[in-house]
Amino acid sequence: MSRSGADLALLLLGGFRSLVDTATAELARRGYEDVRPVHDFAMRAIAAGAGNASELGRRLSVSKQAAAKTIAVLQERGYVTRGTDPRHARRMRLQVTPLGFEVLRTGEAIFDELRDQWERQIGTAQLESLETHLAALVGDQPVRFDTAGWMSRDLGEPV
Amino acid sequence: MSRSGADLALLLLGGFRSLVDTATAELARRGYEDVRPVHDFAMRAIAAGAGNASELGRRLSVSKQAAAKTIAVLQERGYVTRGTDPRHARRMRLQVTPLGFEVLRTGEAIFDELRDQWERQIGTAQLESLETHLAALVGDQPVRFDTAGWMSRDLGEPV
DNA sequence: AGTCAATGACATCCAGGTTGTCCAAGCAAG
DNA sequence: CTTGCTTGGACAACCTGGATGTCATTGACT
Repeated sequence: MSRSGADLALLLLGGFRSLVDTATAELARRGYEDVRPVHDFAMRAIAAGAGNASELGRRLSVSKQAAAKTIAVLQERGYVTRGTDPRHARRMRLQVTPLGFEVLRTGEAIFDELRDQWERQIGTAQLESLETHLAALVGDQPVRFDTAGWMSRDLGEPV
Repeated sequence: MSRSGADLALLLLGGFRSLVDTATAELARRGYEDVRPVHDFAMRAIAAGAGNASELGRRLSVSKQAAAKTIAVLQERGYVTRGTDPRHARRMRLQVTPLGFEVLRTGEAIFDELRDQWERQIGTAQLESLETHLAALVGDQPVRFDTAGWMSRDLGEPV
């Protein structure tokens, strides 16, 4: 039975959502209730060197204003701090706090557990080939995170 | 090189976005400029039998109010009509218009072309195994479409 | 000094979504 | 026949992650 192109897209979305939704839920269960995927990705980018709002925006393919908003909530929640760059008075110097790193580590652990689960379901070789082929198809273009809304609310049955 | 669980999620998202973004852009190029993925999916559900707002909401895992909003724009754009059920005065009877079906067909064609392209890139057997395994992993749980925002705006470089 | 580019702040708008409240129909049961 | 439950729909207020547009500051380069 050959699947349509649209089905393929749905499959990819379904896989992504399945991973991310359960990861978010699990993160909440472990005590980080207010972390959304977008926060995780943003922290990751900051930890990887995005030191200011504009740069973060660039890495996430998002406007600097949007990045600034995310930074604001991250800071409010205590996951990042924004000292000032001593050399450039006006520029922030973002840093992930220990608490932030805690979230990052926990998130990674959860994702890895989920991956392991998948691996047990279809086999090591299969999962690896899936990843390899997908990587070949997607290339290394940056993933856009302009995903307003759906990454932000908690799940649960809608009315 | 073994990939982390988070990378896997990113890969899936990347694949989905790659398909959907180019499909949307191509749809616009062919004259349907105001169609967003969410509209396509909603029309698909309506064509498949979702005859009223509540039902549509259920199929998309979205509140009936949200479904009603989508229906409103679909109707305004002329893609669906909402006659009244003769037996249940208050209930809508949604129908996809010929124009709507045109969009659906075009969309399908585009998605299939993209799938073909992928098939040429990694091979028929590879793509099929990718789909099979992914389907096994995702199962047949409905995909949630509560994706406010990111499916809606047109692409283009952010400031 | 004078211009230019870039950071970030502020304010306004948008698109999907969520609640919550309310009304109108049907339907079942007393 | 009335009472009450359930379901579809409308309306309103609000949220979130985005986009724009404008502006002041600042550092760099001429």
